[in-house]
Amino acid sequence: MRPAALDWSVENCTIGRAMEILGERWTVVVLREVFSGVRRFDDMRVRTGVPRQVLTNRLSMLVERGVLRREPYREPGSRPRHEYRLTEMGLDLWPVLVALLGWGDRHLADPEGAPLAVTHRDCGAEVRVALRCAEGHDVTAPRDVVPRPGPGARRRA
Amino acid sequence: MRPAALDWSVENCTIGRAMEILGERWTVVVLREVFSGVRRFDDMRVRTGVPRQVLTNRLSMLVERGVLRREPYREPGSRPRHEYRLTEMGLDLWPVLVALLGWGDRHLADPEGAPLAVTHRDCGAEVRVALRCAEGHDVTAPRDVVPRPGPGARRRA
DNA sequence: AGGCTAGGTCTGATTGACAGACTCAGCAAC
DNA sequence: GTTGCTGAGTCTGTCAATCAGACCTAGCCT
Repeated sequence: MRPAALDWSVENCTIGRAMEILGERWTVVVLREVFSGVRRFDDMRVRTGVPRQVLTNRLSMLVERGVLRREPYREPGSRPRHEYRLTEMGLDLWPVLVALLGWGDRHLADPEGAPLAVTHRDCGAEVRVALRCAEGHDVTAPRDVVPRPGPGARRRA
Repeated sequence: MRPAALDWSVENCTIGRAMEILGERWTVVVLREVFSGVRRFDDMRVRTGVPRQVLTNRLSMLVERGVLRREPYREPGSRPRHEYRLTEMGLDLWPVLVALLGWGDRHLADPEGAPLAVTHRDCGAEVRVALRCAEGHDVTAPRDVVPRPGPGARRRA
């Protein structure tokens, strides 16, 4: 059976575009740091082990693409520096990170369990991603979802 | 203010581990194809434009890591071949893909809209990721979530 | 003046991406 | 039974990215 997807172009696929930004080896790890509140070059470098040059590149790329912004700050007794903070576009990546965390926790954690839990501020219970349709129904299995061409779909050349 | 994250090691971070698998340039794009029902080497190659060698590498890496499996099949009038299918571990990546799709649709789509919509089989409404805690509360803002060390957390050396 | 520190550059070796040609197994038509 | 086709690769050479390690620089402090 020939998959229907073959008739459609992937040139403007938004997953592909997202991966042009996020698909390089360290980008998501850097974002994990920023979401954890680590905003400074050297803290990131020490924690992640990313080579300086690569970290420089990733950070400027993320700034250029609008995911992070450089914010000046000044610690008393030090010269002005800048730190990296999430833009709105960057904050919107939160579900992606939580989804990755959930997958990693399920399949890649050490026997003693996950090193990090994200919990709801109000009740303390663990937070996970869920799939839900616009009508409010929960979607559990991938089989309950049908892909279909959206408004921007293009037939293949 | 010093971020609390600095006290904890990232060596067993499951996001980091997930990105060891998913963090190479084409891996997620390949998975998008498989989730779209494209399972054969050449179809993937033509659609994605990934160089053959890279596609070979990514596919075998994904098989080795347990995300995909190779399945033999035979079209009438052809010799036996094999195709790539998602394992259970691979199927569990579905929320990650949907989260990426949602982010890409919001921030990277062309003006005419997203090329792909995922809809609920039962009601046809669009499917999105949502964050929810174990008590069933919806979580909307990243600020409503507090990270805390999990059972596998390790202090930093 | 000299030292410290955060946030970088510079350099050279190794690895990875990529394009294009070549291979190989099995089926099919001649 | 040779020729050709097709899917799924390998081989080769080029060019870009990653990495480790040394070096640099602006402002503060002594």
